[in-house]
Amino acid sequence: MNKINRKLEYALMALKYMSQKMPGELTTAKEVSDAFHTPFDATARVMQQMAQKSGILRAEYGANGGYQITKDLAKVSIHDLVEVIEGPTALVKCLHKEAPCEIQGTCNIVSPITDLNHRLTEFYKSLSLKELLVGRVAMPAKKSTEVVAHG
Amino acid sequence: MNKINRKLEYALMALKYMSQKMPGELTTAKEVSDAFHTPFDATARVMQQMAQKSGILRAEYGANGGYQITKDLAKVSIHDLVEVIEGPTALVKCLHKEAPCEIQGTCNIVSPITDLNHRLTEFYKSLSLKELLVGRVAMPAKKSTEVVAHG
DNA sequence: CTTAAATACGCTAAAATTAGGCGTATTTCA
DNA sequence: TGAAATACGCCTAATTTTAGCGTATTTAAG
Repeated sequence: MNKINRKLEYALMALKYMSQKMPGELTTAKEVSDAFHTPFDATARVMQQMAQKSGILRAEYGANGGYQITKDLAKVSIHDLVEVIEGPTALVKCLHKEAPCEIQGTCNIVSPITDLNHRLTEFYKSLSLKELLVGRVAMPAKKSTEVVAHG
Repeated sequence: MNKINRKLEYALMALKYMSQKMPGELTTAKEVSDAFHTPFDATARVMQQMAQKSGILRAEYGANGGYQITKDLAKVSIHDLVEVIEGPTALVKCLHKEAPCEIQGTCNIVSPITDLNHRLTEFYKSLSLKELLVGRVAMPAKKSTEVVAHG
C-alpha cells in the first residue's frame, strides 16, 4: 500500500527540475535523464504523458525541441498528476472497473473501502505540486545544494 | 500508488466480521474464509499476524480455539494495522531501508517525498479502525443487508 | 492416548504488476 | 538530407504479490 512507482518519481523529478528553469526555457527528456541518471525511455514517457494527457507540459517538436511547464503548479494537485501517470485511481479495482471480484456479494467492506478511498482522494486533491515540490521555503535562486528536510 | 493488497482486505474483513460478534466470542480463520470465500491460508495468516505482531487479537489454541478482538478498535489506527500486515511503511524504500537506490546523490525529490510520506502517515494515523469499519452510523444490530455508501 | 481441529510458520510456485528497452514514425532545425 | 527531438506500440525481464503445501504445536473430546 502507498508505494510510489518509478514513473511518478521521474515525473516529480522532471517537474521539480523544470520548475527551477527560466520561464520559456525548454527542457529535453535527455537532459532530465542525464541529470538524474534515470532511464531515458521511462523518463521521456512520463514527460510525454504530462504533455499529452494533461496540459501540465507543452511539447515542442524537432531539433531544439523540448518541454515547458504551462500550468501553474499551484493549481495542479498530486491527484491530478497521479491520474495522468497511472490512469484512474482506486484503492481497489472493484471501485471503478466493472470488477470481476470473485468475492463480491459476500464482501463486507465495500462501504469502508469506498469511504477510505474518498478520503484519500480528497487528501491528494488538496495537495498541490507547487506545495509539494517547491515547499514552504522560497526558492533558493541558486540551483545547487539541495537541502534535505527530514532524512 | 495507493492500492490495497489482499492481505489488508482480509484483515479488514475479519476485523469487521469479528467486531459484530458478542464480546468474548471466538472466531476461527476457517469461519472467516468460509464467510467471505477468501483463501484459507492467507486469511489465517493475517489473523495470526494481528495476534502475534500486535495485540489487536488474542489467539486461543487447540480445538474450539479461535481469535478474539482484544484492543479497542477506536484506539487502533489504519496506520497501525498496515504496519502489522506489511511491516514498516514508506512511499519509497530509501526512506527507511538502507537504500541501494541507484540514483541517490542526484535525486532532487528526497525532501518532497519525505514530506509527503510524513503527511500520509499522519493521515493514516488519524483514522481509527472503528471509524473506518463501524462508521458514523450506529451498528444496525442485524447482520444482514450491508448498505454501500457511494457506489 | 489417540484423533481431530485449531493456531503458527517456513518454503515454494504461480500469477500479476512494474520497469526497462527496442524499433519506428513524425517533426523540425541546420 | 541528416541529426535531434517528441510520440508510441510492443516485447521481455525483474520484482512483487498471491496462493498453496507441509509440518509442528496446542488443546478438547472420545
